[in-house]
Amino acid sequence: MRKKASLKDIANKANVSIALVSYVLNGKNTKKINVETANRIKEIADELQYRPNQIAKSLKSNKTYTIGLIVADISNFFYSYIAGHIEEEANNRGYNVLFGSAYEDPKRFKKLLQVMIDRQVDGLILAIPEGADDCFDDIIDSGISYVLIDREFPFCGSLKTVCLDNYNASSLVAEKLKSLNCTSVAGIALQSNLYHLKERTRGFVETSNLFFGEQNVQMYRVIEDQLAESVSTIVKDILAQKSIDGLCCFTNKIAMEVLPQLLNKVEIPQDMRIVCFDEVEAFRLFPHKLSVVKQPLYEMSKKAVELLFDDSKNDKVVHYLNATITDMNT
Amino acid sequence: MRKKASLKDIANKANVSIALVSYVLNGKNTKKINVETANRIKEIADELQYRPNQIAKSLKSNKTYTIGLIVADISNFFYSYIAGHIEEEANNRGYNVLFGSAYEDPKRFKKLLQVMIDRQVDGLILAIPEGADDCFDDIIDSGISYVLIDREFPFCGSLKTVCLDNYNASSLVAEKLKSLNCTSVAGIALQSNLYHLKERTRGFVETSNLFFGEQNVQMYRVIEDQLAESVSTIVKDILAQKSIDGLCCFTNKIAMEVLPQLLNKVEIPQDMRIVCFDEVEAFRLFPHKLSVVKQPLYEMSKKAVELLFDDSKNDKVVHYLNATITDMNT
DNA sequence: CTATTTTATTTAAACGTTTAAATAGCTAAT
DNA sequence: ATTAGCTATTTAAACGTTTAAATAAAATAG
Repeated sequence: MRKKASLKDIANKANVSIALVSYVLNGKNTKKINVETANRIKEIADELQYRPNQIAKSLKSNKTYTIGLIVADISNFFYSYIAGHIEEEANNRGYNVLFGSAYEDPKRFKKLLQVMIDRQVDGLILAIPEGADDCFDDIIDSGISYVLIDREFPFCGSLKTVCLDNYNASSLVAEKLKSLNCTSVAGIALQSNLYHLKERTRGFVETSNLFFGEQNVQMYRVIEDQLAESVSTIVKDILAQKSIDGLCCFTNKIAMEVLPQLLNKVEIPQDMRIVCFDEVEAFRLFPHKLSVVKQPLYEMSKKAVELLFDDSKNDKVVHYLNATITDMNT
Repeated sequence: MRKKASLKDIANKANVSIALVSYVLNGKNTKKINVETANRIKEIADELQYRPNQIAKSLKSNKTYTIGLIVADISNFFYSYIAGHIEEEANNRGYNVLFGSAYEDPKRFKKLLQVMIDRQVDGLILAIPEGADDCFDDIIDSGISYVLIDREFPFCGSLKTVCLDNYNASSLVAEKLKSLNCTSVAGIALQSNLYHLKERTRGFVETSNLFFGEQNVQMYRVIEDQLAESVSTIVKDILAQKSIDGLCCFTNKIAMEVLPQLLNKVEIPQDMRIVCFDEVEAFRLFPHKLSVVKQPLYEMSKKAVELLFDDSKNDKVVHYLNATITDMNT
């Protein structure tokens, strides 16, 4: 382990001032600096394997070249995919990612947020869990620019956001089920106050009502921390009804509970058509045809970083992305 | 947005020196400081909502309270789960995680590593992709302590590592297949020079040879960037052989290709028993019984952080964890 | 031959902390 | 009355940069 060389070390060895070394290595004042001196300094810097101290730079410049990313739950494929792409996009711009997963816990989210603010990240990309929407004052107060991802909070003033057009996506689901000749449909969604999830169900219900008639549209809600049990009850209920021939799972977590429970209980796709939100690789193991609502995750990640670096004064943009529905396991 | 208050601001307002403010807010020299002055300073600090500048602190202390985590591929459930837990463990110790995903690209890995070293992370946790094992000089040179996770590199001197006992895990697989009354087994593994993967196949082959006889043990290799095609060929070959009644998929990625291709082609588990490495949620959607090799991911993450903070001079420990095999979809 | 400009380099302050050492104003001991 | 010993606080240097401003030396102009 070698001691890190500083500008001072180089300056000493080259018998010049620290400032001159700084100028040379940063390529500033170049026309004024003696070429030979410059070369000598560069050589010595190489020799000592100089690498600038980023912390000192940050202190001076007030820039950390770090962006903070807090996702709602990294163990969810959705977010791990996004995290990877945001990291990549950020890297491409010379930024690094300080990372946190809130696991849907608003307290944990707020703690993470405070840490990132304290760390003086240059920007924040946030997927905010339910119950943490009182964080905006802190963020705004910090002066750090930020972009919301996946989840929008219109009642907090439609802040810079990149997310799916959930209403529209769900309308597509209803259309899809209609086109598959369903006559009676059901949806299983999370009991949640998150706006984007509400929009999802609203889009489904409103559009389905048009297509199938209100009496042929049912929404079920499950409580997150009793997923398995509530899904079990719901699935039984749905199957008992016989008439339901179209089913939408509104999150991938729900699908992961629902799908196994449908196995061998109903003929898919003959007697029941299934659509699930969030294409996940896992669905490939499901032995029946199903349709998935595919979110453009790469675009979403890319756009989030773009918006973050976009300095236009317009900090109240919601950027909606469109879902596509594709068939799997055909 | 309020300007961040510094010690100086507090000192000015309280008419004391910066040093005194620092002492008070850090609770140092407490017995020597006038209680009233201290209280006044604390009040003013509160009022100005003082938060220490971590960057300045880092510059002084040479500590960033950041650990760098580079995983081989964040979109793999295995690593996203680990990433979450490492982040949590680190947070518990007052550390934050600077995050990177190398996507199995050694160049990208090395770039990320350099960035983290430049950022002066206090520690590194690394899952190193194939072809990047020439990174150790740089790391050692940097003097940053580090822990390898998931993948061991014994030919680089058995550095601090937390990983599965892969040989043993694979022996268990062979045992499992034996106990399920298989008579002829096959394994599908990645064509790779990574030691842990080699150990995996070695354990399987050696133990299977004992149980089933060499002529009843076959290993197939797939090339990572032609996964789908090569798996397709292999699966056809295996099915054509008729005799093979036990199959092991040596990574979850392989399983995700193999399993769909087996659907409806063979009676599972009657005619073919399947064991897959890395329990992933996805397997729940597979409509047949199968066994999975479960890695203790939480323990692994926790242990990695522990080892990182463990200052014992022993930097050549390989900490092996044991796999368990469980049945799914019974 | 002084004055001005140009070239090359240095000085010094600043970013926000920490902390050893110095100091100043007391009180108590000799 | 001097010294020593407290108590409470300040000074100043340091961490490694950046950069405006100062300076010194050399070159050019008048």
